[in-house]
Amino acid sequence: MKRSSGARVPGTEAPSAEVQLSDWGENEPLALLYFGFRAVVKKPDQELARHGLGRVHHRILFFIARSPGLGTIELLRTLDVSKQALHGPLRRLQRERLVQSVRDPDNARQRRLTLTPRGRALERRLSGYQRGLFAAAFRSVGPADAQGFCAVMRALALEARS
Amino acid sequence: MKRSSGARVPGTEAPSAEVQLSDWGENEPLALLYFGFRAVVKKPDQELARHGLGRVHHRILFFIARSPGLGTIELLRTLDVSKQALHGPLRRLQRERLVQSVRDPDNARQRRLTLTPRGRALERRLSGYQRGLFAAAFRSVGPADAQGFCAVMRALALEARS
DNA sequence: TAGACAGGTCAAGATGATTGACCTATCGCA
DNA sequence: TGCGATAGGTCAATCATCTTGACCTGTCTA
Repeated sequence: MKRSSGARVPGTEAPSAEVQLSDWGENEPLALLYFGFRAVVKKPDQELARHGLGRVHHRILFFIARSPGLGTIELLRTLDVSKQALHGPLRRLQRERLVQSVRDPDNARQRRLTLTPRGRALERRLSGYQRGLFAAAFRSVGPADAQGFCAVMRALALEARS
Repeated sequence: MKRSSGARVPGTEAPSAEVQLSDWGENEPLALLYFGFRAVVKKPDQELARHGLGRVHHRILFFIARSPGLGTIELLRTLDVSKQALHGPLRRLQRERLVQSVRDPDNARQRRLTLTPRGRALERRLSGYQRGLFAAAFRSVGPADAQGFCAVMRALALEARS
């Protein structure tokens, strides 16, 4: 996440250059998705790096926060990662008392993942950056465009399922 | 990019589950961005994996294709990566005759990066998946929503600059 | 009671990013 | 003419992570 000393130009930090955001023709949506996505994950990534964590950790916190009590298998299917790939980050979050895993009393082989107060606070802060960015963007373009954004993203996500 | 044997459920390959795409409240845009982005990079990632390449390689090809003749420094600023992080992937693309680097006759310290015919073909195929996905999504939601999507993404990208 | 299910873990190898240091040319300008 | 900034290229150590693949425990349920 950090720039190298050799890469950073004298100027300041991360100027992100003067990348144009128009006239890409039919490739414009691709470029916009890339730059937009990068903009959204930028602040959380910086914050995570200060804790020595990565984007995966945020995603785990995010989805547990959205559906408290979900199981490990559900989580790894949602994230579309392997059990082994989830194992490390998830164990780490548990060691750092950000995530809690308790047995389901009704189905003892089920593990219910929840956030601890500390985990909730971190997730709130991380996703808060992103919600703030979206809120500002939505304000600046108006509700119709905001609806359009959601419609397109939903269509993209659904289409790839077919 | 591949699923592990231990992770894959008997069913088939990558069911991607039945992740709901609504009722996330104010977090819905975040979830949609995540799922949408993942959907868009999925096919290119699979294709890249067959060549032993990664997403970075596609991005390099993409931006060189959009602005043929751009220099190394411009490229790494556009991608917002360190010189060292760009070095490996870029050198590999050159070794595989997908990218060409020629000296600028007017400014000999400048390198002009261009795609070879093979590089152009690969970039076309990779980005083609994505353009196709967007085209279908735009068709299904209509031009107004498509405009909205672009407006929001542009706003997000611009806002993060401030 | 057998088999499927949820969960957890280990180990090896590959990959890639990161920091940090160094090197060559070349160009612009004082 | 010579110095500093620019553009580019590379090496090396470290660290984190993913991958494949194997193995293990309980717990349900038909």
